[in-house]
Amino acid sequence: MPGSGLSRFPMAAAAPRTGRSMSGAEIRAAFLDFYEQRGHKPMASASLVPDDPTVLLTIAGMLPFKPVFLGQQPRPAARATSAQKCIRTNDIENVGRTARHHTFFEMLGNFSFGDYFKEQAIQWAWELSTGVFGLSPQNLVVSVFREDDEAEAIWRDVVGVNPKRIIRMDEADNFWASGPTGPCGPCSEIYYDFKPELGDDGIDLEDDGRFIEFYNLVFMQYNRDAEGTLTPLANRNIDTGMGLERMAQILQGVPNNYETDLIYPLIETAAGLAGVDYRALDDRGKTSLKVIGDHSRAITQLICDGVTASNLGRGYILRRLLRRVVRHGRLLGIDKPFLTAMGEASIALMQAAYPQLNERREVILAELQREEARFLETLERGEKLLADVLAAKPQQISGEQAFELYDTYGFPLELTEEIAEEHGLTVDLAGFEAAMEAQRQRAKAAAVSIDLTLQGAIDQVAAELEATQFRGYELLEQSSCVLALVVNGEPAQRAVAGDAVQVVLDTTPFYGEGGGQVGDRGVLCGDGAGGDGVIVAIEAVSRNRSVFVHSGRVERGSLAIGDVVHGQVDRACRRRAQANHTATHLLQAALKQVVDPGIGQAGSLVDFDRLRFDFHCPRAVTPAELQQIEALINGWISEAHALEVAEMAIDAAKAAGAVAMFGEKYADVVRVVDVPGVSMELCGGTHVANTAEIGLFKIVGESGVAAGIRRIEAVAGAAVLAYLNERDAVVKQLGERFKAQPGEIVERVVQLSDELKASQKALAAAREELALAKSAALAAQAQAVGGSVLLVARLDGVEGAGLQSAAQGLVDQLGAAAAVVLGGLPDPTDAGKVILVAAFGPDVIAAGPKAGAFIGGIAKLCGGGGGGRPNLAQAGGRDGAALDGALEQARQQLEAALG
RNA sequence: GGGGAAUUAGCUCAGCUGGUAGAGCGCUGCGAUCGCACCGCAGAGGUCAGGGGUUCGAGUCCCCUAUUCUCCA
Repeated sequence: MPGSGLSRFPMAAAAPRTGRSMSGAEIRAAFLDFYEQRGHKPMASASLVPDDPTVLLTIAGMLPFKPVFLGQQPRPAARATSAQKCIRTNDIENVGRTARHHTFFEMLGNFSFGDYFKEQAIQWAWELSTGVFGLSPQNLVVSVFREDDEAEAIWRDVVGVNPKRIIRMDEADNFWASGPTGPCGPCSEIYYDFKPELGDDGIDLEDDGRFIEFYNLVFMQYNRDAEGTLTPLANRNIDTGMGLERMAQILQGVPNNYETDLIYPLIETAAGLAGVDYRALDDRGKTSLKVIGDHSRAITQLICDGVTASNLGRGYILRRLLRRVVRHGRLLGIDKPFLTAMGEASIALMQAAYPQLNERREVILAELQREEARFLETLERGEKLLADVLAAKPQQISGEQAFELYDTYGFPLELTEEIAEEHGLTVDLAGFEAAMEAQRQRAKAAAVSIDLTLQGAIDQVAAELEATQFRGYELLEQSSCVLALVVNGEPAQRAVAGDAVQVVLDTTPFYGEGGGQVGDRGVLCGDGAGGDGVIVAIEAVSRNRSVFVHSGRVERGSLAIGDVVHGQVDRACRRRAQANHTATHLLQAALKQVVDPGIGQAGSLVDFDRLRFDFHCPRAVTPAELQQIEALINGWISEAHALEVAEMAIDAAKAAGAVAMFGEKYADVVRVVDVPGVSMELCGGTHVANTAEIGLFKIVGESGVAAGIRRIEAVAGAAVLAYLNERDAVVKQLGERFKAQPGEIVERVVQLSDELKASQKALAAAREELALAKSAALAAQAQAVGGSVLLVARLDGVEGAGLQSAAQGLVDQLGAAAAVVLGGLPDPTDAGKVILVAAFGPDVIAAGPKAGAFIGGIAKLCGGGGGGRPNLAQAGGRDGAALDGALEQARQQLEAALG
């Protein structure tokens, strides 16, 4: 690229670089080894889709441990270490423009849960940085929180860091909190100094040309309450993060994160596809390649973790990232689909650290291809719309127009600008921003807060209780103790007859809604608080964390905390749910066999009387395939397979081939439901003992839920009978109504509807013919008025359309000076509806009268109104008795106007 | 969760401030040709997504629902 200046050359690295030359994989391994040797349990990276429903994506290395830090979950070990994949999109505009912004990145971390604290964490961080990674102390600077004298003393006195290279920072940079209340504490960061020769005085850590922060140590030592008061925590924690890409940049001596071996191969792939040379490009071109490299990693990993492109939530983030890749590809001159190539390169690059990428290869590539094709369609449509705008030869593209293209049709603003520029036009960017802001305001104004008080009481109660022991796999009735009560949304000590109540027990035979299966129904009974016998009807059972909440109504007696009750699950309901649940497993197995082995579950519902299964599939399942699936499942049912349910370690289960669901968090020990030779899934639901118990399986519907997701609805077991009865009743009714045998109904209905259509058509034709015949006769009644020919007549039994064509026909016949007004009752037996039509020839219009206004005035006399074009107009009214008078009035008016 | 838009013939889409539902492609038949393509003529094919409302009259205006596209959080 001519004239691109300095960017052709690598950034001048002024100071001697220190540190070992290491690959990204070596850095990751060295970090984990270092802490494993120091008693940390190595943890696999959690999914990018977090368990925490309040967070869209895993945005930090500590996120999977957040419930542990907040005391909501037991710690997995006293010390842990992990390399966690993360995605952040808040600074997406900076990706590719700065040296180190990413969407996808890996965070190395070591964690202490109430174990070691500040001194140990600081010493290890230093030892790792200088010893393992070989960084020279001359290249390092540390920061501490303004008030954290303790940390400063450790760095200075224990580690021996030059006091001038210890910088105090404010809350904004060096104080961590997960929210307005809860655990929090000061941080300390380690920075790499690219230019130590500039000396130790006047160090400004904000200068990112000189410094790069690579290690952040969080000392969680306080709890902040609602008033903002800090109290020391009993169990102090350590949470740290080291950016893998940043350390790679430092150790590999490259000017930015994108040129490390963690990303650069993707830049080379994209450059190859575009036929360009990265080093020879200008900044804009380089930025595009960096964006493609960065985003390719992100979208590949997101899809791998089960995200599919959509218009909301994380699916939307995926879509946006993916479309940015396509756009930057086009900027570089790539004019054909290339995402699968980027996907393949990303998988190849990262599969050693994330083997799952290879397992999900087909799914990833298919999603990339689908979504890229969809975007190309969007672009094509947008280009067409923009061409229409440009065809009007505007001065400039208005903000509203650009915004409409963007907001309604998804056409990127940059492309609008680019195409406008080709036509020598600009885009009103301020107007665009204003329109965008207005959109945001609308969204904000419409957002309403949901009343969480009811949920709040249960949350509160559940948070204070131990996990409920679930015995429902073996037992359907059991005695247990009442631990908590919520009555009408308020925590209570006691509930009496008539109360809507939520009950928490220490152990329960009731299945709590989860894994798609509905909660059990049944009753709780016992002596009751008054000793007079209590009965509670249980209508739903849900789970709050691991606490089972039984919702129902007190039918009789009263109930208090501490009472012993006997819980009985409704056996019939449970049996039906079990049949439907096992049938769901068989359905998934059959889909894999008949449609595509790669089919993955996207949600399911197991109710008492039906089941619903959503799965990823780009096309509809054909009727033939549905039949095949049904036959296969009913075959398995009649073969009477005994189910084998076992608990085992998750790794063993996966090794055995059990199907796990993405986005689902599994404990270390999982339940495996095995229909030998047919299906094996990880599942916490309840199942039949033998497939024969299902009895029968019937698909009742197949439909699309969202792009790329199909839904099958089916019934199994006893519910099939209810379904058949309902259908049977319909067939019987139809048979009686049409006097036909069931097998002949379709034929009969087709025949009848054909006949109906034919006779309607014949009737319309006959009417038109009649109208024409009548109107031909009317022509003789025309009278000369001045230079015009006037015809006003009544014509009953003709619809509006026929009347219009009759009037028009008469004008054609009588010449350019003709004025024809026809009025009549379309149905001569109904005086409640009148139609009037006026047709004027060109000479009449020139003389003054316009058909539209004229007939409107006449129609008022019949209690109606109307209008139309000057040459032909139609009107209607409700008063048939006034018709003749109105026609007479029309004649007089026209005579006056034309005479 | 909140906006914007689309839904009309088998397909791609027109249809202006309400007034007789259209085009191109495809389909069928006939003509022309030794035959095919092209061409000419004729024809079939629509509960204007569904439901409610306003109006004398709704594809057109309003509300609800469904599906699809799209933006924001």
